[in-house]
Amino acid sequence: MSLQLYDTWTRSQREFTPLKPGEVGLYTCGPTVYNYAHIGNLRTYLFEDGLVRVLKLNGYRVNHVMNITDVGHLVSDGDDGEDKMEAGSKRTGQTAWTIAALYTDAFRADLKALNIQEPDVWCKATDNIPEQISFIEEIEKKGYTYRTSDGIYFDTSKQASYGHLGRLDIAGLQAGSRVDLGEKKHSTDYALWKFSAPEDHRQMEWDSPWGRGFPGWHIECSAMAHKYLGEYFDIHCGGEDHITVHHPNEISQTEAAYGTRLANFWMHGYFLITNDAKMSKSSGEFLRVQLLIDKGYDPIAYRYLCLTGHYRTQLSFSWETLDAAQTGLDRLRNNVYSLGEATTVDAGFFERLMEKLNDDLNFPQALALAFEVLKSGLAPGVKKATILKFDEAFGLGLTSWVPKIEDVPGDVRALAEARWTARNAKDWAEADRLRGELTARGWSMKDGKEDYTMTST
RNA sequence: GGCGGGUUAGCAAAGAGGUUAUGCAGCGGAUUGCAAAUCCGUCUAGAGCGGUUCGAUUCCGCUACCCGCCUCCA
Repeated sequence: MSLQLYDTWTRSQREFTPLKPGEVGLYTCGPTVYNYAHIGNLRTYLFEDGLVRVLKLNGYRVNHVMNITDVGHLVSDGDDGEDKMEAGSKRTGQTAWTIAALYTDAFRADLKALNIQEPDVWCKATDNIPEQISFIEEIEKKGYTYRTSDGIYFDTSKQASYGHLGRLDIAGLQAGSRVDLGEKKHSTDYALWKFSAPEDHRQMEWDSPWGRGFPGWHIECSAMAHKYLGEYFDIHCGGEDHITVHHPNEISQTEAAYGTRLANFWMHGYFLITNDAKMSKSSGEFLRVQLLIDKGYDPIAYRYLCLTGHYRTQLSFSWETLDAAQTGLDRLRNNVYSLGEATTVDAGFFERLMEKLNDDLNFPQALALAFEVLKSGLAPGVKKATILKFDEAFGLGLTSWVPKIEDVPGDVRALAEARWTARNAKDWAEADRLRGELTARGWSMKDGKEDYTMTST
């Protein structure tokens, strides 16, 4: 079965064919590095990682570009309000540049913890200011811009196709707009370049043909995608929230400058939901990978949890669902580990796996298939090789996983030895008494045939 | 106000017009001195009303409720 992907542009699943044979250009919207990422943010990167893995299993070379937004986005609505980077700087007392570096590192650590493969190209907005300026000049040349007292704006009314990705009803948007237009001509118009307020000295600002200031929120993606992937490439990804604003704006910029809709496929990951509400950094507390670790979870359990839901459906998160995922993952790991030496991949199961994955990345069914493999009558070595092959898509790190060997303190070891001796002498009363002592010290002893294992609880 | 999505068993979550989803939890059994782990088996489903159909949880319509986006946001 050939690879089928859901394209938000056509609102349908269709066959994926790369523009250049054997090669896929992929752009994924990256983080704004003004704070830590929460696990909801990371769900989207997990989805994109799954996509990359499936593309590779289909034999494609993937050129994956991800941006780091380290400037320019605004805290509030309506093209005004405080810059996030500058706000983060005020909050922590460090420079905007330091903040960006700090949270970029934190983001990469999160990716690593979740076994997400890094993109081939990282690009920072602040490293590509000239590219953004010339992109705006190109748009200006084509006559899509106008100037207000605070910046250069894109006139969306000059583009008949504006908003197609989001199926935007422009008239409806105008009527229901919750934001003051200010000097904007239409509610969907957006800033390409913002002027620094003369009295407010910014840490991040640059000279431009229009005046000193900083780029608008959407231009960096158009400019950097153009720089690294060209005028038209294969797939552009992001979160579902980008369907109605950010991505239509990216498209409008590139369409104005180069006459293409930027990417052949537009794919969107759906939100992680907590307590029936969206996670949000701006609503105060949020869940970080580090919190999962602090609570004793393996971050990979979160990856496993995300595999159990389809990327185009919102996923519920609670500690209970994470518990279930952690247990499921632990059993899968132990089960696979105990199969011994991997031999050959079962072709039938692998073919079925690819059918699931190529059906718009159906990881839930792929995971269910893995359990079918384990229950099948295949030889242990074949089962193991097959599951490890599956894991190239899952990314659960099953190949390298080994049971944790716990560091057992000497006195606990002595108790365990004493109990083992008593047990072998069939002195059940003494054995049970010693088990009780071990339990009291937070250790559990599992009897095997030839040996025992210790785990702390 | 506009646009879009959803409602599946205790929890989470898939596919399929008729045949076991799956995982976690529960229950029964095997095994174990007792445990743990493991294995086998198994009960809880598809919001309500109507339509199409030999047959619908699956297609269509209506109602109710929930959610997302329209505002920085994954």
